[in-house]
Amino acid sequence: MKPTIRDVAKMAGVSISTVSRVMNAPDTVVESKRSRVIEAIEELKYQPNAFARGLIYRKSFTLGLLIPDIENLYFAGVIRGMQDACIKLGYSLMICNTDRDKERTLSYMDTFHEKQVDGVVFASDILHPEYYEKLIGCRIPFVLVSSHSDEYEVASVEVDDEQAAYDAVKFLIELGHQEIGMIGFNHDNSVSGPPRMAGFVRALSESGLERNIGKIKYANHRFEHAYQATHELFTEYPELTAVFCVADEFAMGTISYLKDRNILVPGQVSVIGFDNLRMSGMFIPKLTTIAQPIYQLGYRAAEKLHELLTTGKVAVMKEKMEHKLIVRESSREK
Amino acid sequence: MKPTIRDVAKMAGVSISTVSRVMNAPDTVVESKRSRVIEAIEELKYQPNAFARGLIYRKSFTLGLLIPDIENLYFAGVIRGMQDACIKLGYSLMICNTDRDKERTLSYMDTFHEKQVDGVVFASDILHPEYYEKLIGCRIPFVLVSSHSDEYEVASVEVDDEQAAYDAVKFLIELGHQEIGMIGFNHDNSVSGPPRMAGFVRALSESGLERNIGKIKYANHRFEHAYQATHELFTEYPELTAVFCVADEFAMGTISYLKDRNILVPGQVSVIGFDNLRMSGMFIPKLTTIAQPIYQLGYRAAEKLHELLTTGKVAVMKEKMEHKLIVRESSREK
DNA sequence: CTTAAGTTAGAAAAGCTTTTCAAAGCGATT
DNA sequence: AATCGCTTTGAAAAGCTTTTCTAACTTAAG
Repeated sequence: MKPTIRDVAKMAGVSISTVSRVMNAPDTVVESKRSRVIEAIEELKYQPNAFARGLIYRKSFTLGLLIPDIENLYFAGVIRGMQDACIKLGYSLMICNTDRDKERTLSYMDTFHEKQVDGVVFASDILHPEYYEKLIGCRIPFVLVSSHSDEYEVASVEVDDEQAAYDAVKFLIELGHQEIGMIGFNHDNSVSGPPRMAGFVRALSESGLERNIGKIKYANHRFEHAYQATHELFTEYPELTAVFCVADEFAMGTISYLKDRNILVPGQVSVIGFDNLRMSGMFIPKLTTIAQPIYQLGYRAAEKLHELLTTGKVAVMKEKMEHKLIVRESSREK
Repeated sequence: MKPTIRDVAKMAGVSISTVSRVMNAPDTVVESKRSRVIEAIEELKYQPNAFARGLIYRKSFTLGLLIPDIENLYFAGVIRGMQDACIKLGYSLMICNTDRDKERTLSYMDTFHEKQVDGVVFASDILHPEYYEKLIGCRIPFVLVSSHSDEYEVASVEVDDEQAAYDAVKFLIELGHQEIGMIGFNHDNSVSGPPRMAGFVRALSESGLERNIGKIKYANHRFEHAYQATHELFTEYPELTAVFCVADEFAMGTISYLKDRNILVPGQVSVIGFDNLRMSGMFIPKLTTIAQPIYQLGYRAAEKLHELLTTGKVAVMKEKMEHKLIVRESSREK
C-alpha cells in the first residue's frame, strides 16, 4: 500500500497536522521536528494523495484538450505548446482524440467532468450547440484554439484565416498566375473552411479573376483525400497553373498526385500550402506556405484558459495571432 | 458549485445511500424511487466526484504515457492505438512529452504518482536505473513499448529490431547494391540503435560486404540531423549506392539532402526507411521501408498494462510483433 | 513570581462517495 | 395472529488531506 500521511506522522513521531504543515507551511514548525518529518517523507517516498487534496481544494490542476486528429502534425505542435504552458502554470494535461466524432467528443466531456478537470481547450473543431450546452451544463470553463464561435461568447485564439488565405492567393497572382484552383476543407466539418475560401474569393475578385471562383474541390483533412480531390480538380480544370491548398497536408497530397501524373511542381504548377508544419521544409519540393504560429497557439490557449480560471474572465475574447508567408520551392513565377 | 450526491438525494427525497445505489446497483432499489432519482440526476447533470471515488477505490482509472517526442509521427500512431485501447478498457489517458529530458521525465513520474495513475506506459526510451527506481519506489506498475530492458524484469512490446534491420539491408543487397551506408540512432540515447546496427552488420557480414560496416553516421531522431548526417556520410563515402535509414523520418531527411545535391533517388541511390509512417506513402519518392505495426504496438501496450494491473502479472514478458518489408519507390535494382 | 503575548502542536471537522450493518417493512406460512 | 425471511432503506464509517480551533508551552515583561 502507498504510504499515507499517517505513516509519515508515525515514523516521525508527530501528528498528521504537523506533517501537513511541513509540506504546506514549513516555517510554522520547529526545525527539529521538521527535519524528522522530511526524513520520514523521503524514506517512505511519501506523495500526498491527489484525491484527498482534490476533495479539499475542489481543483484537479489538470486541463483537458480535445483535438480532432492526433496523427495530424498540426495538432502535435499545438499539444507541444500547450504542454509547455501547462508545465509553467502547474497543470497536468489530459489529451483526447475525438476523430471529429460527436459521440466520442461528448463522452470525453463527461470524462472531463467526472475527473473534474479545471478547464478544457477545444481545438479546431466546430463548437456545435450540443458541445456548448454540455460544457456549460457541466460548468467547465473552456477556450477555443484554431476555432471561434459566432453564436456564443467564447474565448478563442486563432489566426486570421480569411486574410491569410487572401495573402496566399494574392502571392500566386503576383507571381503571374491567372488560372488558380483551390483544395479546401469541407464547410460542414471545419471552422476554417469558409473563411479560407472567402480569402480565396476576395483575392481573385480584386484582380478580376472571378472566373476561377468555382475551381474548388474539397477534401477531408487528410492528404489521401487531397490527392483524390486534386485528381478531380485537374480533370475538370486542366488549365490550372497554380493551386492554393488550405493545409500543408493537402499541399503534400496535391503535389504527390501531380508527381504521379508527371506534372512538375513548380515547373508546370505552383502549389502553396497553409500551416508550415515541421515537415514542410523537408518535403520535395519544399513547401511555399502560410505559416501559423502553431506552438504559440497552443501555448497561448493554455495561458488564456488559465486566465479564465483564475480571474473568471479573459482580457481579449477573440484573439488573433500573426501568420506569415514563407516562400520555398513549390511555387514559381508563371 | 457542482451538485453533489446530497443535492440529488434532497431533490429526489431519498437518502444519499439510495442515490449511490441507483448508480451502482440499480436493481436493489424500487422502481418508484429509482426513477425519481434518475430524474434528479439528469435535472442537475450530476456526475459523481472522481476524487471521492478515487479515495474509496484507490484507483484513478487513468493511465500515463511517457513519450519522447509528440511531434514525431511515430508516436502519434502509438498514442492513437493506446487511446483506443483505453476507451475499450475504461481508462483515461494522460500523455506526457519528455523530450528525452531526464529531469522532465522524472518530474512527470512524480506527477503520475501524485495523480495516482494506475499504471504507465513508457515509450521508446532507455529505461535508465533512475527511472526504474523511481517507478518502483512509487509502486507504479509499468510496461515498455518500442523498448525493453536487459537489466530489469519489465514487460515490453516491440518489434524485432535486429531482424527487421537485417531484412532491410538484405533487401538492398538482393537488389544488387554493394556499397551500402547507414544513418543510425545514437547509441547512447536510443534503445533500438544498437540492435538495428547489429542487423545491418549481420546482413553485410553474411554477404561478404564487411567493408561497409564502418559506413555509418548517427543522427538525433529528427530529419534535420539526418540531413546533416547524410552530408557527412556522402562526403566521406561518395561511392555509396544505397542507404539504410533506421527511421522514415531519417529517410526523408536523407532523400531531401540527396535531392539538394542533385543525386537521384532511386536513380543513383536507393534509400530504405523504417517505421512506415502515415506520411511515408506520400513522400516523393514514396518510401520503401520496414513497416512496424505502430497502432497495434500502442494498443497492445495498453492491454498489457491492463493485464498487469488486473492480474498482477503478464503472460509473456517480452513480446515481439511482426514487421514487414514494404517496397515502394525509393529503392531500385543496382 | 505572575501574567501577557506569542509560538507550536494536536484534535477534529470538512470535502464526497461507497459500502457495511442494522433496522424497518412487508408478505407468506404455519 | 405470530414468526420467519426477504426486500428495501438509512445511518455511519472509511478513505486521506487541509485547515480551523483550542490548548499547551515558552519567553519576556512587569
